[in-house]
Amino acid sequence: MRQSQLFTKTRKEAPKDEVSKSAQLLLRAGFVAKEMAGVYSMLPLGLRVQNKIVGIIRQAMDAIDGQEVSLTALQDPALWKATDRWDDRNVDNWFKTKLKNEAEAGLSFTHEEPLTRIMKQYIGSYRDLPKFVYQFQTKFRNELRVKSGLLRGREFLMKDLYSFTTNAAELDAYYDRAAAAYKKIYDAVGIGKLTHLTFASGGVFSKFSHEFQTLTAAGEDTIYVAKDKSLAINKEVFTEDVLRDLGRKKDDFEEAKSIEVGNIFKLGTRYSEALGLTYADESGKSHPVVMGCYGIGIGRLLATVVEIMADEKGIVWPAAIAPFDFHLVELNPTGNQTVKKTANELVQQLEQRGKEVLHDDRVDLSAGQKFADSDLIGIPTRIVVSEKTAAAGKLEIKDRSSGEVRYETAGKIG
RNA sequence: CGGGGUAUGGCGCAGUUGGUAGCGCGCAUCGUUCGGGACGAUGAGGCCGCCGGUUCGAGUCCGGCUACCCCGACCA
Repeated sequence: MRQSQLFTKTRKEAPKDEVSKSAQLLLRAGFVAKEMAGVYSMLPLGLRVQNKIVGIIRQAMDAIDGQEVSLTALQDPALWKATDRWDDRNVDNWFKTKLKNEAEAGLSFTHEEPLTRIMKQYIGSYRDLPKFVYQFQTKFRNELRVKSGLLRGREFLMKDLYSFTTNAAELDAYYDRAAAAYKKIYDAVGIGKLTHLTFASGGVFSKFSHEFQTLTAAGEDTIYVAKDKSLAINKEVFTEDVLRDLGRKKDDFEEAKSIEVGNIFKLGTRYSEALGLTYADESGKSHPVVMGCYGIGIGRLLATVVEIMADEKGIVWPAAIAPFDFHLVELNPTGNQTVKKTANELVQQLEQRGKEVLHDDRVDLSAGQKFADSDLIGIPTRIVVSEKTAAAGKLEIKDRSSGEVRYETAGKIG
């Protein structure tokens, strides 16, 4: 893509009402636009990153037998009344609205109920189980207070997977598979080393749920991480009882701030019983389906990566989710034809090999501005083509993360 | 929802005892520059968050509202 055609631009200063580092950088670099508090639109660069993250997660969910769907955002109150989750006293973050005929409707904040109702049409026997269903869908949560830019918003894209199994053992086995898949996702997006599987409060069905917590001072959660890194415990359940259960001592842990980038939860039969999702076993006897849910907030994950990887010059994207593979910076104020030709041919050559290139072909900009933009946008590899490189017969390659510079002939790139 | 703060051009900000709204960045045109956010000249761009009040006169004083940010509470 030619940068001269990109409708977004960078800016030197962040809007003053944005304090979060990740949001400031994403706004300055033109990845997102703020619609209102806690609500952000994805612009071309941001959407590219989001799509890469979605791709990584989709692959991981498919690998654990997930089947992708897309459920609706508009929700039927009757369904939620059946599980006692419509009343504001029980769920206080609904966005509720009215249809023209005065009937109520809600904007989905999660999808256990609608999916469970759908599954009732298809699950009747143990032979139909297990099943695993996921989606990427916008969630709406009417938070009392949003904060930290994209880290805690009112509208956000979420991957949520729901497991439908016959019994607790089958759920446990899948739960572990999901946890392993999540681990791979965080590794792939570059925050694996900082992300800890964390014991958190559970429900009636299981004592704990598990969160994936990424260590950073920008986090709003407090967790206790074992000094040997073997496990972590959310502050909300860091009690003597729990420590005894886990066979640990308080001294083994250190307190840390973190961002919750994922949550897996054993639902048990809470929703299947309330909504009548049952299956017949081999003897024909009926049982409620045992469920689990597994969520990842895409925008929050994206912002977390920015928060952690950025340096003083701007964003530093891990290769797997960068908006482009290469940022080709053409320094060509005089319109030198050899330089132009070299740049255009290089783009062609890289794209033919399946690489994505942002070609900064803008004229009338100083080298300094182009470099500053490149650093801010944070594409992993910067290639400079200029009269200088043309004269040397080599291209200048700079790694955004390490700052290392090397010189290569065109054929050796990519 | 409790507490604190902010609101002036696209962005960042100044605006004194109330007296015709200013600076930097960005933008447009021209010229000079040309490898780390260059320089000069000229120019465009404002319901000063909204509503009401005081006053001859309000960006400025008073009242109300809204939005945004921060802290706290909340976050199956």
